[in-house]
Amino acid sequence: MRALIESPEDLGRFVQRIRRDANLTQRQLADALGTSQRYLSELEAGKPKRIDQGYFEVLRKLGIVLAAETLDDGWSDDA
Amino acid sequence: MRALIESPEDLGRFVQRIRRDANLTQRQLADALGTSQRYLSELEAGKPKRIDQGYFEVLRKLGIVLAAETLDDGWSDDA
DNA sequence: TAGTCTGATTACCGAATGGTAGTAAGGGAT
DNA sequence: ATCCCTTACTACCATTCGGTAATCAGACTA
Repeated sequence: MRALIESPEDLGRFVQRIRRDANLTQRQLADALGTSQRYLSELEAGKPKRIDQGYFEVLRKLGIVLAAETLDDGWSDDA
Repeated sequence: MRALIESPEDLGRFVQRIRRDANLTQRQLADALGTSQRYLSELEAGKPKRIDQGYFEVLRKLGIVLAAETLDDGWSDDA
């Protein structure tokens, strides 16, 4: 599964889909990840989160990997 | 250009590389993006940032796109 | 040497996040 | 209707982020 992430909402929807596919409740997943049900609720809703080590822990444990790619139309200088 | 992002540091290095390839200083880029030089310094250093709309604005203006992918070895239950 | 530029870091402070704990809304089943 | 599960939401409060502005260390040049 793959999806472009262009907003907090995009990532939230992605996480929610993974969780539901795994048949887990927010509380179950929160406990397993060592976070809170509120955190997952807000994350899935697209509320701004801190991108720290724990954030990537959540993604990693869900089997989600983030990849950054250049569109080659941004600040390509080489004037 | 593409790189897996597994930590704040990974993303910081990626952004820094884009900026340097564009021959821009932190201050120049910060002004262009409407943020602060301190913000870029910390972002590139891998300090935890808020992942909000402005965060994706920075990435977008840099021509960076984030993609989420499943590794199919996380919580895939579908017993 | 002094001057300049870049990036990292600091203090101050307003704003936002995140934890716990509790609660309310909504749905499903008996 | 009542119970139960799930999720969204709240209050309280400690922690942390982000802006401005200033400063410091390092590199490089004349």
